[in-house]
Amino acid sequence: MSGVFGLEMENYQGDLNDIVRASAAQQSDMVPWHQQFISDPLSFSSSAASMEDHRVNAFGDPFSTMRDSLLLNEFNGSSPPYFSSPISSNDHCMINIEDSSSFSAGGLDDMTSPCNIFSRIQISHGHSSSRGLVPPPPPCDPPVMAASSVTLRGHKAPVMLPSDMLSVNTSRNCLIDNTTASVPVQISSPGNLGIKRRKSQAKKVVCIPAPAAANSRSCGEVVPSDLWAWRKYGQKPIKGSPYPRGYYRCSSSKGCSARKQVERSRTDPNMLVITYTSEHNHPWPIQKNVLAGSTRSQPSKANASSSTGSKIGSPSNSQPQNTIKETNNNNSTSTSVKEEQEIEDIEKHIDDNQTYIPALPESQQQTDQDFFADLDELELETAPSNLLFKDDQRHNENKPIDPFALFDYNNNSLF
DNA sequence: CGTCTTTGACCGGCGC
DNA sequence: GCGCCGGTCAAAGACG
Repeated sequence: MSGVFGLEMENYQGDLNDIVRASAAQQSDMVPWHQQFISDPLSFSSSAASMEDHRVNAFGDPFSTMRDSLLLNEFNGSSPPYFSSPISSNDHCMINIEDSSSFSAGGLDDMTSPCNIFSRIQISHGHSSSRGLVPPPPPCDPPVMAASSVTLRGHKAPVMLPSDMLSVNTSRNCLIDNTTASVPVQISSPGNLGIKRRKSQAKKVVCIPAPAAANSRSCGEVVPSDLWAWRKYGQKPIKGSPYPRGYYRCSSSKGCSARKQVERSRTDPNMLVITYTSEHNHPWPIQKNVLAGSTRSQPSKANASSSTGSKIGSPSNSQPQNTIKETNNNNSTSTSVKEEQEIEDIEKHIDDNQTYIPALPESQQQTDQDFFADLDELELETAPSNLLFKDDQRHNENKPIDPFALFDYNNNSLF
């Protein structure tokens, strides 16, 4: 199963049932999907994400090697391990979002019928090849990301999606699993995941696939992680679910109230549900392990025992990122400067209502040209209030930088 | 030494 | 009021 969805509830006060209901009835409260999709994306070191692994972990931490991701630095040149899969570059999907404002809330399980959330999303599948569960990619297999351009408010912006994450049963207007071409992705479910009604607080619910493929660690590469550092502070078995829920808080900055919960979908263990609570009260750390006093790196014993893996989002996970960053920044341009330039570049293209296609090395351009050749244009008819790349940063200067806006477009990376 | 994860205990919201 | 359950706390041990 694969698929990624950003699902968000602002001022969310209820359980996932509420999310589903809200998605249908409270679109005005929704935050554009791309915001939450990119605001705190996740990735996983896949070793612990497989079914087998999480079963091995039993009631341990099935998310122990999970990491937040989709972050710029991670894609600096090297092969980002997230979402990597042996999928042909011909495999990609496009998303037509008629109304992104509806792209907001959702649960995760039991989406067996055209869901409310995505019922308005049209996805054209550039190349649909039915395949079984994705086998682990060869070590260091370069990831294939599906690229899409999304027009938001008349502006086009590139949206990169892992090619194995989304596909669509267009006849049903419903996202389906790319690997099981006829099975709808489980997104939301009224009546499960008994998140109890608690204090009023904003939550984001993100449902993402738990990659089954081996990650880059298998070839010795460091698994990149989030800029945010997450520290696990609890784990609880959830009634009705065979999988425990992990509780994490942001350790990137002291006093940051940002938290997230991670659990597997009870109906599809390959799907992970991440619920974000509260906002980070600090800027995106340029140095990801700002606070990290720990010198822990990828646990050596995790290599010996891939099932348990490393700890989630710990600064130790972040530390290797710096290594990656440094490694990939062979040029003299600092990352921050580059990012700013790229942001400007993106904004310029957005202003011009053009699809921004990141510059790629020639060697990769060929591949990517082929890759993009099949892409259908993605148009977002109506737009959310916030514009991808652009508005977020200008309107929320004090808020964490939009990760997408920081993606390194110049380093052999689609992101 | 500092930070991490683990895990049992505790707290508080909610339904009956 | 009571019990259930989710969410958080904090002590203990692990790690580099």
